[in-house]
Amino acid sequence: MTNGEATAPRTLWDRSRQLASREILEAALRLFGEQGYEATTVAQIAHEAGVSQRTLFRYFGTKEDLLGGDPDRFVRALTAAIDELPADAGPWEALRTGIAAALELHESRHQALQRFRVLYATPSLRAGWLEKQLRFHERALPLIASRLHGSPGDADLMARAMIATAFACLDVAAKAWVDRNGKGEILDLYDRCVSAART
Amino acid sequence: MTNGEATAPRTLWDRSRQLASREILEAALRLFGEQGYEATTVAQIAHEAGVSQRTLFRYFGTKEDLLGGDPDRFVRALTAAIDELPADAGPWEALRTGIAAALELHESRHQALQRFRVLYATPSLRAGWLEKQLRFHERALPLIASRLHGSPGDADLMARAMIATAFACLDVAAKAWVDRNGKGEILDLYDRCVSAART
DNA sequence: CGCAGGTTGGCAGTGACTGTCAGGATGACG
DNA sequence: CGTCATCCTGACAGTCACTGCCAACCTGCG
Repeated sequence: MTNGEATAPRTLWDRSRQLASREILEAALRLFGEQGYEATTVAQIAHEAGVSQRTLFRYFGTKEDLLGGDPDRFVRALTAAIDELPADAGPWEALRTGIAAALELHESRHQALQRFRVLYATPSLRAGWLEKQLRFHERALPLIASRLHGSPGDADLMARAMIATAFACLDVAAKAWVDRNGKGEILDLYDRCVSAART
Repeated sequence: MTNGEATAPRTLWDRSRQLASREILEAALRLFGEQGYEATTVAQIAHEAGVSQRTLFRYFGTKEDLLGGDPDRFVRALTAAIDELPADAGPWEALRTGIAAALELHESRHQALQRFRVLYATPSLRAGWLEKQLRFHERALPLIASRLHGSPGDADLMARAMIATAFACLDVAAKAWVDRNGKGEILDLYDRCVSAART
């Protein structure tokens, strides 16, 4: 819930930048919720936010980015959380900690639910989301591989398998959370998914 | 390697249909391999295959479909293989059997490698592929859930977690297979991934 | 031969996205 | 306070995937 960066905007530019960004995001989320993702055109969002289409694309490179936000923030939170763990923490514990940290980035429970709802209601969006997760996989790879103690030749493959499994479970858990209208905790569902996968 | 349907084309229409489909596919795969997926335009493929762009889209609904082929065939092979299993086969064995059957659908080892290479070289394609896998998940759900014996309230969540894990492992395995230039068997890599995930 | 039904190609249009460029607002400096 | 470099913005044209529509066409069948 608490997002880490409270960067005080010094210049007027930064301030209006932030303002525009926020207004675009709000308009987008509202329209997506009202009429669905596909039925909402970028032109419409830009008009509602009071900016030109070109400017919208300067802030958010693609229409998908209007939902996902900045992926780098997630990567940073995830890797930072894992880095702080003691060296003897196992790979599964590390993954769980990183995912928990990434989930904390949502501004509010309500906004998280709103986002996930649109996400799981639109197949193409979900695909884009999965693609973004692949970048997390790459970044997490060295952090997880170093916590394995088996044969070093298989370390890369094993680490990849574990990471992929963890994020697959996260996906299932988030979807289940949406299906239950945000009742309960995603992390609890995640734990149950992982334990089921490792049975 | 052996694809099940040897439907003898009765009418001339069916025959030319099949021919056109094959030529389009060949041109697409060749161009994708030569210049990459994104750099290849649909207009170029249509021109090389000697059909209009409009016709190409009638055969393959989207540019992505030129690589993935008909997803229903995979679903059918997967579910059929699982259905033939005895009732006391566990969920993991069922998933492995289904995935093995789906992998058998590739015409040749070489074409499979060619396809996977393009797939893993293009992020957006990989995303679409993952999205198609989600349809497999849905179809496989009842077949797997029925093989669980734990608390029935959690059966849905557990089954989803297992399915998602299996396909995540398949993805990792296929990528590893491409990275090794098609050396070895995907299924072996898959087994190693699953055993790593369940450690 | 002629007809019904499926097939094809062209054409215009939509929507996401990009390059470019002139013009306006802003900040730094004298 | 004036000047100039810097950044930001909107507008326009263009590309590419994809769709609806329609006229022309071919095939199979009576």
